[in-house]
Amino acid sequence: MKTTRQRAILSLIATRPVHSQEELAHMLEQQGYEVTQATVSRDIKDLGLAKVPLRNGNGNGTQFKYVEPGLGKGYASRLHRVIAELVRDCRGSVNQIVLRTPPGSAMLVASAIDEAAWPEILGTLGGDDTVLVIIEDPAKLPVVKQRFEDMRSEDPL
Amino acid sequence: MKTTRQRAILSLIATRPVHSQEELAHMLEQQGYEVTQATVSRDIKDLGLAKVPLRNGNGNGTQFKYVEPGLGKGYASRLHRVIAELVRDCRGSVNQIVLRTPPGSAMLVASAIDEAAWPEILGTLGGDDTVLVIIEDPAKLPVVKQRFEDMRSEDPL
DNA sequence: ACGCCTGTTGCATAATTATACGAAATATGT
DNA sequence: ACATATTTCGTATAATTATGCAACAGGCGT
Repeated sequence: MKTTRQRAILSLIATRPVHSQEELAHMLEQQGYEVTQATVSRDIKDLGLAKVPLRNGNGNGTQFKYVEPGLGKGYASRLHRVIAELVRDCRGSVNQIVLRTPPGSAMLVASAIDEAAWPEILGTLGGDDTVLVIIEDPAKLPVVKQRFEDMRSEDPL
Repeated sequence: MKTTRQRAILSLIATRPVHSQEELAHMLEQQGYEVTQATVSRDIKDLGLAKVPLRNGNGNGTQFKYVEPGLGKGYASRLHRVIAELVRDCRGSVNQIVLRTPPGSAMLVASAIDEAAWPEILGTLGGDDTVLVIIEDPAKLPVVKQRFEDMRSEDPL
């Protein structure tokens, strides 16, 4: 069904950077939607998604990603914006990730994470300048941590 | 010069919808900048411009345009962004303005206001979910309050 | 001046994205 | 049910966009 697939697209681009329509088609395939790049192109048009260049920390080889316009700048979600702006450091151990923020903003970051409701995350605790994120399964920690790192480093221009 | 040309690009896309990089190159040519599509592509990357599909009400033949993400609906400054995102309410009396925020983010808002260093503002106090802004002259309060309100009304989320 | 570095650009082409068209599916009316 | 629109989608291809590379330009220290 077109509409459910398009919902899946919105969900995908909100959680990780999607660099091309082919990539998106493959991701959808892994979720059971068999579609071609042509269909993805049409979906993107329907959804009004914007393609924005990424400031990729390293050198050349620019990449892009698709975002929902209307979210300020090119952030894919409110969580993305909050993390890109406020998280200074990100470390993890066993099933815990500790995020450091400027003084006073930890609770804000924690609530943004809660709001996003990632299934791998059991919950968060926000102090003054520290957020503790509890991961359900220690094996999932690297994935979640990587996603945080991505949001931090793949800031739109 | 690259920077002046890029300024011209920003001005062009703000004025009329630009549907392709070739078209943009031609427009620039008419203003005296002789550039190829390749250069335009690089300028667009530098400027972080997003390519968004136009909902062309009528028939098929979709078109696109380039936009400055964040600036159309977006934020002129860090303070703008913070206020748009975090300030839930804004009231004032005599020479004081009270801003209400989500729990835990008041200090963040207060420090953003401090950082902006508006001359009319004597100082701020940030608690948990409340910021107190002290205005120098009660007569200036409506002006400052209006500026907060303006920033608040442009929240894109 | 000379060499060296950094940045900008055009050319040609690779990579990506959009679309015309026909087929299959789905809806709509009779 | 049947015929007729309308929608959706894949294929192939056109259109658009990005980039490797070489050339050139300016800055800077020697």
